[in-house]
Amino acid sequence: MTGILIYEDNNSLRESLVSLLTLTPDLLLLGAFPRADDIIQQVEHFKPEVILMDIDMPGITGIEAVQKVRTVDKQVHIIMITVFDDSKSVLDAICAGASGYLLKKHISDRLTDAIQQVMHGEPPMSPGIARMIITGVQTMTSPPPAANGAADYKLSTREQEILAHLAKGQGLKAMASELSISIDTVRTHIKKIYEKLQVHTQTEAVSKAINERLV
Amino acid sequence: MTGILIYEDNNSLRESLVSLLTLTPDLLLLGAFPRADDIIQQVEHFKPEVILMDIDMPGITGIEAVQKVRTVDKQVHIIMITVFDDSKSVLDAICAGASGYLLKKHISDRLTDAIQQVMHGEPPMSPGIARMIITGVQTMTSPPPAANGAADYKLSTREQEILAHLAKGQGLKAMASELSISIDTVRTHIKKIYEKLQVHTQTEAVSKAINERLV
DNA sequence: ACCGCTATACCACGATTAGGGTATCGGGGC
DNA sequence: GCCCCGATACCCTAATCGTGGTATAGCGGT
Repeated sequence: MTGILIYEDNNSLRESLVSLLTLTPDLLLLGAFPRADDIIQQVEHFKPEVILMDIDMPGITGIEAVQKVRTVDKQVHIIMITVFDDSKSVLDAICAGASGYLLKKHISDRLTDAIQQVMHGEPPMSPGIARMIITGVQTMTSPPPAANGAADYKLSTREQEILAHLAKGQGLKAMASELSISIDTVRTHIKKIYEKLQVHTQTEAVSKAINERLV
Repeated sequence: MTGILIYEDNNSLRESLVSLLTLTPDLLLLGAFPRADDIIQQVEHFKPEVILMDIDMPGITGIEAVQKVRTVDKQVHIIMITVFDDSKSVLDAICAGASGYLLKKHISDRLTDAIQQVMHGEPPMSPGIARMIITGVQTMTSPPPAANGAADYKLSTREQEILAHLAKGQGLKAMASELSISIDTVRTHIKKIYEKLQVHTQTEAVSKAINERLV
């Protein structure tokens, strides 16, 4: 028997899900709630195998609920049941720890299949969702190369080195002894770095250096 | 007609693919190569709609080939055709820009479907691949939260806010006016932040804040 | 040989920061 | 009501940093 919890604020849809699951053999409906605020306690109490989760609910969102659940239970399969088919919602849900993503319009003909699927380790997804995940991953991983194309501050090797030490949080004095040069030399290098990065303090330089991946 | 290029070093498999595609109506086989070293020129010359790509080839790998193609053509659909079903290969391929991922053992019964699918914008995948992508994304995005599990500096809301401004490279003065509080108050907050983070300078604090994702 | 650039080094002044106190006020918990 | 804590604020001193100017040595290119 597969234990199931439902989180869905729309009363009629929730009741439909309840009926559907109650009528299906091998599935055991453990509970159905209109909001997920106490989901951690509920999961710990009912120990479900599968959770059906709406995204838009009063109180905490389904995405946040998924994150919460994952802090206490990494095994339970979570299937999102939602009307949102934009790539941001999908990505957020997957990153939060959802195992599958079903649009409400596909529930009636796919829900029981989806539960079987997820129990066999296969993520159930409405058509189009896989594409969103893939393009999402691709745009997530490709921007870094794209982002540094704009900036090239032409720092000398020594200047990069100094900047790296700065970014580790070292002060001028510590750097000077570590690099075996005078404080004033470090200072001179830093002046040039400031010029090139167009900043005026260590903090700004470090911030820029880390955020633009110069180190 | 859907134009197709094939990259596959195994001669018999490549010939099988050629036969299969030649026999299928609506598909136009443009070329089949045992290695992908000149893929950029070939793609620019043949302008295919779909590329079938092996991963393990002499010369450059299929993954590298995908990256190369994506530098000149973001439209073409690339389906990986490989024996590798480990999550690293799958993730690498997807991140490089692949549109689908078929294991060789599923080719005979799924290839033509897969090509139809990819032309309709739906990524074709062997069973289990979707799961690898999802768990891959999750472990890619969750380690950051997992990494700070060791550290919890219990900064107050205001302190986090101050730290965020610091990390943007703002000096105390700028912060004070922006937050409409006295410089000395900012200073007081910063003292507490230093205590909690165990640092002694702005630069160290910013470095730690960014690297440990406190901002 | 000359020029440009980098790395090195020093000095001095003013601005900023770090570290040490101390104090008021408001909210939450006992 | 009292106490603790977070947020606010001020003072002082010493250390550090930001900025300007100056200078020498080495290296690669013309």
